[in-house]
Amino acid sequence: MPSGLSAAEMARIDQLITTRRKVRRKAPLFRAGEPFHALYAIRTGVFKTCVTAEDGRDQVTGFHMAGEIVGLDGIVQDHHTCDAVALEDSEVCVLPFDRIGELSREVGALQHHLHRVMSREIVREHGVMLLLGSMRAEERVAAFLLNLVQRLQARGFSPSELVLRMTRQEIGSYLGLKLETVSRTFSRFAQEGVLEVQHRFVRIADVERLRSVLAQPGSGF
Amino acid sequence: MPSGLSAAEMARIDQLITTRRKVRRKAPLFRAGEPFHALYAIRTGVFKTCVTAEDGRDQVTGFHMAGEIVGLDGIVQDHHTCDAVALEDSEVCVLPFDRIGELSREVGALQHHLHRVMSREIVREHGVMLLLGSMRAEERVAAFLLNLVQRLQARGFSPSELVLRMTRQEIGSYLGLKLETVSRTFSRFAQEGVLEVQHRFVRIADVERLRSVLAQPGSGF
DNA sequence: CGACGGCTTGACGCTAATCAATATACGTGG
DNA sequence: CCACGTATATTGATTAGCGTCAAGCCGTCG
Repeated sequence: MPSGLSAAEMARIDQLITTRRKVRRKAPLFRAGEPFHALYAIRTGVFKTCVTAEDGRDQVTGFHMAGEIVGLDGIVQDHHTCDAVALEDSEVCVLPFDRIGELSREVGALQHHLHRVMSREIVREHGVMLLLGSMRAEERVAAFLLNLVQRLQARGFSPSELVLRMTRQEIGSYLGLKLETVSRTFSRFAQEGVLEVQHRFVRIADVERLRSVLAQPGSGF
Repeated sequence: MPSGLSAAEMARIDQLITTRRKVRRKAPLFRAGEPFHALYAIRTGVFKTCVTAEDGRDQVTGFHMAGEIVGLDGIVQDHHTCDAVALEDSEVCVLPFDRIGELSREVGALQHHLHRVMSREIVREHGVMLLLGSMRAEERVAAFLLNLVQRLQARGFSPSELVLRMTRQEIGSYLGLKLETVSRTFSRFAQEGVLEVQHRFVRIADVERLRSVLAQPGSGF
């Protein structure tokens, strides 16, 4: 969270956190169309966010874990434009947005922190656009796994082992692939000795090889 | 720009605009890696923004026209993470970011306006992710053209005619397609009487048919 | 224990990428 | 201002990669 704050400032920011909210697996934190009044800081658990087109198609736009903020989409129209759904039993801090506005006027560091959070989300989405626009299936899956373990490692988990909290379908939606393609790609990596895959459990057996998949756009010749 | 402001508030916001800057066609407004110190409000002209991966691949992340803000990517790391390049001779207002911070603490409406601008960009990118993740080539091109004319119409231009300021290559990069596919899709639409295309000039001959392309995920059977 | 959701694997088809040749517009310098 | 050279665009032939459809397996949860 924000750094460089005095004790007094910290005390004020604590006022922000009015409520915590538990969200059970598969339950929505919010849904597109609902009125927006708060951002949510994830304390524990994992969420997916997804947008839905008029014709019903939907797209997972991100997977979010402890320490990350969701709900930023709601600011512009005063109502949410995507769904946030818990992938496991989770807990969030509710941060009423009008309070954030007031407080960030008094505490400059909070203001700047919020700006950075929003900017980070924009930059993250640029990365996803690069992935969706120019990578092949193997590269997408490799990038996805490397990104996940990196974030897990930053939270004190293993840099080489992880348990997927999402289905192949959801991974596929996020990566612009069908679930069969995700499954096949996992299998191929496993066969090549890059990964060990057992359902939701994944061990990265050869990080270098996995990284090298990203370096070679034209596939592995 | 922001509404609901007193004259005094307006006067303060005018202080924001210290400089204008002209950018010639093909010249960068900023480049990835450069230090960030300002946002840019486009006065005239068109820009593309694009990110580049380590391996050199790049991806156009957006096309931006008068009234839109670019540079939001730079906030999080204090340096830009993408390039903004003028597609025609253009002019921007330079909005020094530290001033924005100070002023938005005094003028609540400005603060909220900035939040909305950033949130709008996040939501826009969700839409692009949906496009890249789940649409077929025809749908992507149709969505691209409809989005462009809609924005042009909001600026007082024709709802059915436009001049593309970007190459097929750039359109393709934005849409996750190769330039040949973009060209072929234009040709097919022209052959079906949906579009008239002459190089950079496009006339939408049948908006309804173009819209209906989007409604049918499974292609046009 | 049975049923259902999630996952894997195979066979096949289709879309868009690739490679290539040509045409057209644009910009630049003589 | 014209001519040349280069960027941009169109179009065709072929292919690779992913999607689709289908069948069967596994694991979980009621």
